[in-house]
Amino acid sequence: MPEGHTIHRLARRHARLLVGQPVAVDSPQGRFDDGARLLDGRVLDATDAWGKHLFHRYDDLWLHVHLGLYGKFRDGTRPAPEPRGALRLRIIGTEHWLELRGPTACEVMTDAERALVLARLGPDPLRRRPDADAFVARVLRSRAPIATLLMDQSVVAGVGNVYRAEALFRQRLDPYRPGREHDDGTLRLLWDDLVVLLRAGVRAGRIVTTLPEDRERPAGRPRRVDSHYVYGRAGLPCRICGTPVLDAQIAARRLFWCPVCQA
DNA sequence: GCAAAATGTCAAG
DNA sequence: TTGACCTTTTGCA
Repeated sequence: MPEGHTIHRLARRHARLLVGQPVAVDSPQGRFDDGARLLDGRVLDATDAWGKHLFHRYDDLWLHVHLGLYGKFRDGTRPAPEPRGALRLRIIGTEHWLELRGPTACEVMTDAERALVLARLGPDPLRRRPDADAFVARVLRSRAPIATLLMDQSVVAGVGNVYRAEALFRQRLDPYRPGREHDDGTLRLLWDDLVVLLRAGVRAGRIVTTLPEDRERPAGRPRRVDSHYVYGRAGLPCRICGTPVLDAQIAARRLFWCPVCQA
């Protein structure tokens, strides 16, 4: 499911499967009929990702997709399966097909419109030259709790609820401490860790934030239950100190943290 | 068979 | 801060 690593992975995959090919585009569900008509028959020139936003470039038009909480892509080798369920978008290339369901955004846009989307986004740890300065400056400008700032896409683009909880734990940061009360050096370490974690997520195709020595079964590939320090572990003992992990509702999202390690 | 939850965002108040 | 929205999966009857 979709934090920044998922989107960057999709951008690369879509490029590999479809770039350079004319594609057939439709919307079996009907909710993207107008957009599909604009793209149908064009050649996919390139793909790109910034934070949780995915873009396909078709000559002078962009396809913009935001998966939101539930959106999902599937792909495969032709022939494409019969459409089933609420299928927003289908793209069929020379050899491969894509299916998109449940996105928050699926729209066709111009260069100018795309620029407006990007203007609202902060630095993305997964871009080629990660911009630590921009991140630090934005955090230091705010009174809001660091846990809130990490979910603000204009502060850092691509971090979601899992990476937020895990990065704060790994850096032993109190989620409620206001952004501006942090040291410059502390924030740089946090940013560097986000770069490491998100890149690992792109490579693995899932979020694994635990060090081998902190897993219940250190050897071998981490099991699902071993992948996180605090996310989804409310009430379970902290992997480091044994204190029960706490959770709280913050702006309609669940935050997980260890009250001792992150005091 | 139905309710709840899920790695997200926006607009209204 | 709350509710609305996109869809599927899971868990409980």
